[in-house]
Amino acid sequence: MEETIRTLVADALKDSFGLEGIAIVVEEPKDLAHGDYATSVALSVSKTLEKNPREIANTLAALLNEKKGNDIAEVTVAGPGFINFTLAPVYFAKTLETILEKQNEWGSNELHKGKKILVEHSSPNLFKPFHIGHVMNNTIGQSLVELARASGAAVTTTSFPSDISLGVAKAIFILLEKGNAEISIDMLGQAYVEGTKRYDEDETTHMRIKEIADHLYAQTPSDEYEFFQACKALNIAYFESILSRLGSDFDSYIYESEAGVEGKKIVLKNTPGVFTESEGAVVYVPAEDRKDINTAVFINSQGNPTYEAKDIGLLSMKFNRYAPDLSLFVTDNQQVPHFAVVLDAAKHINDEWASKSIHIHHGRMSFKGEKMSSRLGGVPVAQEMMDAVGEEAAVRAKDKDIVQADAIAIAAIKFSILRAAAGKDINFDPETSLSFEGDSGPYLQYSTVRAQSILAKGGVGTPVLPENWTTTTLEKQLIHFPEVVAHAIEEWSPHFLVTYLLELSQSFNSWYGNTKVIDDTAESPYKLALTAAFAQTMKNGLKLLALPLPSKM
RNA sequence: GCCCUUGUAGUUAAAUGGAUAUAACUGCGGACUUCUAAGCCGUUAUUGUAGGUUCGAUUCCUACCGGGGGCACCA
Repeated sequence: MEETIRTLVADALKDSFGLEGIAIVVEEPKDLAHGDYATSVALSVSKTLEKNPREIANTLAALLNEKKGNDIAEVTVAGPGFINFTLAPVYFAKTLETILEKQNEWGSNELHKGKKILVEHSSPNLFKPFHIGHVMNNTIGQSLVELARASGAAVTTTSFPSDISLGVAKAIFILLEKGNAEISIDMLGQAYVEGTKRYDEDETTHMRIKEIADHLYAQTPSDEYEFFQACKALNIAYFESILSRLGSDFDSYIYESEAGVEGKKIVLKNTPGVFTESEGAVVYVPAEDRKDINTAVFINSQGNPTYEAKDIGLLSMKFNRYAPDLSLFVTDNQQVPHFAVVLDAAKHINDEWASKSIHIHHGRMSFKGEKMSSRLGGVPVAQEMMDAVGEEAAVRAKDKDIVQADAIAIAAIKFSILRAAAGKDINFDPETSLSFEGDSGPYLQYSTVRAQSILAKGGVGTPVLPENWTTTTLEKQLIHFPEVVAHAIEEWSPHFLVTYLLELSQSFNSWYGNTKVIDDTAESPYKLALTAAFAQTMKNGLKLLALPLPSKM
């Protein structure tokens, strides 16, 4: 419809003023009372035409009213010269039919059809707990994965676990010393802390830990390397259990240990050239005019690849393995300067590494509320937070179903992350941010479940427009779903979808509160179809946000 | 010091350069007793400050003020 209107306006501009090639902005008015679509084109061309915008709008509207067709009820002029389009009831009925036909395909598009998109997110630090920041990253990442899929692309997901460091060697040292037959995640965490302390205590321990680190880096067959592999497997299993609870998974992993080797090779190959030697290290010095990026060390003076070189290796591995047309990666915005340098260096090695990569960064989650932090002992570990929120959800749940309660808890957490525009810090106050009421994940779920419960009772109805039907706000909003999805994909911003689904739910709940859907009137089938279209749209929208949907609440 | 980023109701957030700045939470008040009350209805703004660009600025530009982050061998 947006396109149809654009074409109509373009033709009208040509016919009445002889204007061609004008960028025509067609948008959804903020206030639906103004119509279903609006264009401000009369305002923007008023200068070129040297005419009053209102006059131009009137001329265009007169012409548009002649050519509007059956789907548009009327074209009017308002304010300083906006041209508003009000759609005909029959158009909404047709849209309901489309929704019910397309089902899960409703809303998806072909923006990236035929392309390969690689998404990297959630990259954990193995041997360290998966904390709330990782949940944030995973939530945004998983939604981007769903959005990429809805754009018609072939999507591959990967994660970049940090599996090796001196810290890991410290933990391995402690665990080997204790000689436990069974190891657990908790023990790994404790060993990490204990090893850090012991490392600085005496020289023998110090040397031994360094030796372990060397063996791990070089993959030397040894007790410690074997043990390290076992610990790594345990960590991955832990990571994957959390992922599955969050409703996410990966096609592959690229480990930091692999990327380091690859990155070092590439950096050395491009030194001198892209990189330069300085004080025994290999560094990248950005061009003079790039004041926004700093010089960075890629290989340190001991000859080991730094984080920067590892990311060069990662880029190389991503593009060699998957040849993506678009490579998205998600990190927190603390790393923005780091990736600015890495990508700037990368474009001199292989231009597409930089041109096809999109860095999506999110803010950090800070804790404000007393309740949750004290409950978690000040450590925002993901699993414990999910458990705590899950308990709260279970208290409210009617049938105390654990699985359903967890779905509600996960939605509450994810919603609080996705509702904000990515890139901004989230002041995470469990008392307010993490809500089960009002603008919240559970609100979206509840609205959907409620609609589905009506459908279970009354069937999906038929989208045949009844006599004298007054178009509702709900119908007016439903038709915009595909545009919102497209917008979210273009901007890689799930929050547009969150805002839309909230408004849609509000309309539904408001309508529901004042209407009886299942009744004896001739309108009942249409009202059921409207309910079904709402439920379908919500279901598709929640899928795009990777929010779970319980069967009842 | 340099660079990046951010500033909207008491609070948490929204708003491709467009019309009366949108919601929720909190507080107060209300309706129904009919398909799920995690619901519905009613009740709050000098968009940090000062300029500029524009027919039109929360949005773009400049300066200042306040948060957050980065700036050579951590990730």
